[in-house]
Amino acid sequence: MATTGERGNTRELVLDAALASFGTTGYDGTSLDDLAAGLGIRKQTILYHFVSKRRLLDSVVDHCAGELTMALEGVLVESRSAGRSDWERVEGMVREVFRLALDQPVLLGLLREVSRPNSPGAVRVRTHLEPLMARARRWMEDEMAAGRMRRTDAQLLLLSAYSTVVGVATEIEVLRAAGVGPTLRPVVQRRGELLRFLRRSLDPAAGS
Amino acid sequence: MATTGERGNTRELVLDAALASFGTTGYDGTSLDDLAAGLGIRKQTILYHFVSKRRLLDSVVDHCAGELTMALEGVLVESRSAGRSDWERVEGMVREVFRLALDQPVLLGLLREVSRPNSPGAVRVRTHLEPLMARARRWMEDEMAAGRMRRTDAQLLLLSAYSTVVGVATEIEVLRAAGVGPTLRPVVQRRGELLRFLRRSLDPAAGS
DNA sequence: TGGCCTCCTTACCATCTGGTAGAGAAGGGG
DNA sequence: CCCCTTCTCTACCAGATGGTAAGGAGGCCA
Repeated sequence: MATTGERGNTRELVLDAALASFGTTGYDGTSLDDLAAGLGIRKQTILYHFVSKRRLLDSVVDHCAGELTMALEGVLVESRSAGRSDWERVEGMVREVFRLALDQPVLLGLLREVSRPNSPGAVRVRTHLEPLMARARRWMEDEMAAGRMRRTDAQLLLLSAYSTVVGVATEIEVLRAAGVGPTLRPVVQRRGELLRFLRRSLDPAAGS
Repeated sequence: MATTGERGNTRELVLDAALASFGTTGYDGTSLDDLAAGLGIRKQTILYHFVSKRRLLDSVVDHCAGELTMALEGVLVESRSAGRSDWERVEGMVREVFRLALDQPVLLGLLREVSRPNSPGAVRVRTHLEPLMARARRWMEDEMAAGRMRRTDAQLLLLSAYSTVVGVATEIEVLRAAGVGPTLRPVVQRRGELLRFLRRSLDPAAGS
């Protein structure tokens, strides 16, 4: 099946390297030749697996979106089986997203690159996020109707949370560029603000 | 001095178009040919005025930094002559920055592009920002020593404020990409949070 | 053995990139 | 009048880019 000792992991290696490059250097700033050279392979090997640069970006986005979805799904299942309240479930999701962001900073780079208007990957990432957002929105609206959540504009709330996360992505990089070592503090602070904001908006047991 | 009816404003036109292009498409994604075509001129005209693409970016950064500095200087002078307190002065600066950001969204695009680590313009923007930051820091530390401001880590505070602004830049673009019309609300909210944070940290007359 | 499939390679290409060289047009000043 | 300066143009280039075509190596199955 494979000629060398390594199996079909070339695809994965390319995916990882591409994620890193797209996230740091950007899509336009990434050359397939350099990418291949960094892996000790030829550019055509990349094109064999991913057909075109554009579709490589799509694959990277798909891969990351899959990881994110699976992670969130895990939190959801776990918190459901633990019988947590709506608010605790929301909090768990937010914490998971921030955990992912801190664990794999490259994800933030990609998100930032791809969330730029007119970015080649913008449409792709949207097709992944829209179902997630729609699902979250439906769920929130159901809970609101059932009186387990405060009434509020679910759509706007989700967008606000999303944009906060993307904003944090940029902040982290800026702080890192400014030479601030442990960037943890501002991030935790942001997370706290977001959680307070969400709690105020959603938790029926919260004050104000 | 000039051949056509238009005077020596070609330079300014290029500067504006380049700002827009760098801010939206990014540095790597901007081609001098396209830039020139959009202005109805030839690429070589751009190179005549700015020597190289890299130096064009530098010029754009310089131009924007100049505008920012002047605007802030104006607020400073105005609030000084009005005999405002330290805290009011800080608040005025913050409001001015946000006003600029909302007035000229392209600035945010550039800031975001240029604040990426390894970006060609990163060093340039840093040479502009570092004196500003250093000056603000010295001033704050003086005021703290004089007891007119609460004691806190001035450097960290400034970085936090800066990263917030950059983060907002991204947020605005994300929201716009998501099709949210009046992006004003989240921005005002962010500004409120930043101001509260600063007030808590600096204003001796503030609670907590 | 021989054909097929997977994977990676070399060879090559059209296009676009930023950048150079130099000519031409027009106003200003002597 | 001519020269000099300022500005924009045409012509051109070397290198890099994404992408195509085709071949070779090895495992698999008959």
